[in-house]
Amino acid sequence: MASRTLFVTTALPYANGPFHIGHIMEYIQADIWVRFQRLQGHQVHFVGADDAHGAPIMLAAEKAGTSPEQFIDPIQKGRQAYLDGFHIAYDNWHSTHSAENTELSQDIFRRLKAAGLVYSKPVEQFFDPVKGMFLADRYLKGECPNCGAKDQYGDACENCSTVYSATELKNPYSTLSGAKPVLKSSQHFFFKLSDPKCRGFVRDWLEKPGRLQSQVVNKAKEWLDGTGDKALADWDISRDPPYFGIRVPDIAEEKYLYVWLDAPIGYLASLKNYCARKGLGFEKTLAESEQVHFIGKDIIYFHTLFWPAMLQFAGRPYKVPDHVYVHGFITVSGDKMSKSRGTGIDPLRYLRLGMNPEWLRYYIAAKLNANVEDIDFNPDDFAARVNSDLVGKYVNIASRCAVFINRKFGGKLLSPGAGFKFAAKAAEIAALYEGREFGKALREVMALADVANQFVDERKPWELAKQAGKERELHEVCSSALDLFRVLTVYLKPVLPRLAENAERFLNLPPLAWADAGRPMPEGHRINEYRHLLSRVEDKQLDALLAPVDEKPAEGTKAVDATTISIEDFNKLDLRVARIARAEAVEGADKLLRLTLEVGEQTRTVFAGIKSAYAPEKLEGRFAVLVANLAPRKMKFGISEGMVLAASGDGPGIFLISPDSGAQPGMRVK
RNA sequence: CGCGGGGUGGAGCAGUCUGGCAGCUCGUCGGGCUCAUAACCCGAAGGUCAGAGGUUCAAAUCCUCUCCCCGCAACCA
Repeated sequence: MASRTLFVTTALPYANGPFHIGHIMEYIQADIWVRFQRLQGHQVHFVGADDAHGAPIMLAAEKAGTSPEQFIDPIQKGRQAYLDGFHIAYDNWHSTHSAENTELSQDIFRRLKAAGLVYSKPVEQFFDPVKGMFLADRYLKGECPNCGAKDQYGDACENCSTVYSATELKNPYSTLSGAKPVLKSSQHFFFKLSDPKCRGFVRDWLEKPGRLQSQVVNKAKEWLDGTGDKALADWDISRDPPYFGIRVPDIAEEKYLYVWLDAPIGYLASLKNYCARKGLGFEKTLAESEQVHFIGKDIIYFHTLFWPAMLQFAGRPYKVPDHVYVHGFITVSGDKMSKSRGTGIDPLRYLRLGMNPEWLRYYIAAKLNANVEDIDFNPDDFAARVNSDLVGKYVNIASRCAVFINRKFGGKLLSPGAGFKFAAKAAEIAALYEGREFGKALREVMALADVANQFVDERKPWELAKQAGKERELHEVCSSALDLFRVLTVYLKPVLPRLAENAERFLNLPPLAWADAGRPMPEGHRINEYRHLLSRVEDKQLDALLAPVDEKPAEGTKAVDATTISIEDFNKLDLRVARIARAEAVEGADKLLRLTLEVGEQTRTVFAGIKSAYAPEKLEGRFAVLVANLAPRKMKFGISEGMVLAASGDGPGIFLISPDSGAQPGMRVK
């Protein structure tokens, strides 16, 4: 195969929080593919970057009492620990908030404008007079125009499912300030995706055989061919200040490029930054490379419609993506992982627990295929898979043979004589890796490992070792098996780079490439002492990994996710002294007590999960601390109107917080 | 009928395009081995392939309908 040059990216993570397991899955997928290409002798430029712009980061920074730049800084600094930890070998990690990205984004904007594909028109939108900013739908709530349900978002009603536009909401308010928004007009720039030449191009681009997965083509065409209110509209690519982003060039007025315009350009910015560091020409590198993007299914829209169109009509040196490879999401024990609920697997916790990153690489690879399908992380399956495949099958081959070679033959091998055709599988397995069918590739590899173990079992080296005159046969069997182990190491190397390195050291070989599959170790080759190559997954590690997230950050570890809150955050809590007027067991509830609380003049009903620690009659008359402004929660047994503060630790026991004597019901706690 | 993906032994999956004995790994049960990290090898049990109807000599596979799960549904990073 002729040598290829590839430019490979992964989706840019939004810089408002640390990586979660979903990010890591994508990076592992891309990294395996990249490592495979390199083992083939191809050249790969593999880059990533943080997506730093947009209103959410601006607002999060403001909330944290800091600037957007300062807000994203620790988050970006935290990235390397994840990448190193999981052996994800980017050539470069950059940011959309960079000189390169500003230059490239403004250049592309100018070129699109010159091509007649950018125009401006006034847009009427809700404006928050307190915040002094225009409000995206997600920051608007109000009453449903259809059923009158309160606190509905600006796009659709959760109660009656009516779809409407934000301007139809009754009594709208800004979720940022609570203020009543006013309609205000502003001039926006639009990218003319509806232009026939644009649509025609995108269609051709989509339909090129082998470029995209068929499911992705279907989905994209659905958008492209939409009619009526589903019709593909032009794309609003500018935002008014205040905004954290890149200025719209060549106009006096302060306007910014929409974050989704500059985000994918961050791929190119990262490449440009990398080229500068390496002394490579950016335009030349771009021109000679196949451009491949790995993304999740949530962002197909941007990567298959806007992105290729932008690049095409910006013209040289920009070029359209050769492939956009889409993967599904990862669930944990069947639950969708959620940033907000804090479920899922924290990758750093995984590493802190001393769990081997290659276990996860292997497990994810074993589950991945070329389709846009979700995969599930199942802890039992994880342990079974890793322990059985890697320890029981693959590593075991080396482990059970090395001892004879080292003890009886001074570490020297015979040339393998068993006549296995493991190397003949190289092309088939390579095709599977190339097509991102990692699960199938690994099944093939493990089938070979089974063959190797069966071979050892049949020839019984442990018996040969006891029989005089069988030394040569023993030597040959073990040499053959170790050579099979070597071939398997080549096949597993994209997934298990560190383990492969250790295996190479054991076998006393220079770094193996794919072509080495067919080059057996020569007669007389001396291997090193065998040491454990991989330990087993332990149940207690998985238990610790999946335990509820309540651990305090250990002393000295930096909390990447900025858990510090401001005094304003604290002041949002309305904590009140309350007198427990009545406490009673709840019929049918194992853990709950129904508390009737006196808070000044009013009374509240609160369900508290403290039945295990307190007898109801002992509580009556006691004082407690109530979170008075917690949203009421509908529970199976009624509505709970607040929360009572209590302390608890790792062990059993729940301890109500009580004010010192003298406090009166209704007093504010602060 | 909004769109896309999915439903196959206890778990995770392949097989569906191109119809031809329902397969793999783990788990369970029985046996073997003792070189190897309770690893390895051999064997067995376990599935009306979500449901209904149709086409066919033959259906997990093709067609129609139904049920269930997941995701998407621009102006949301």
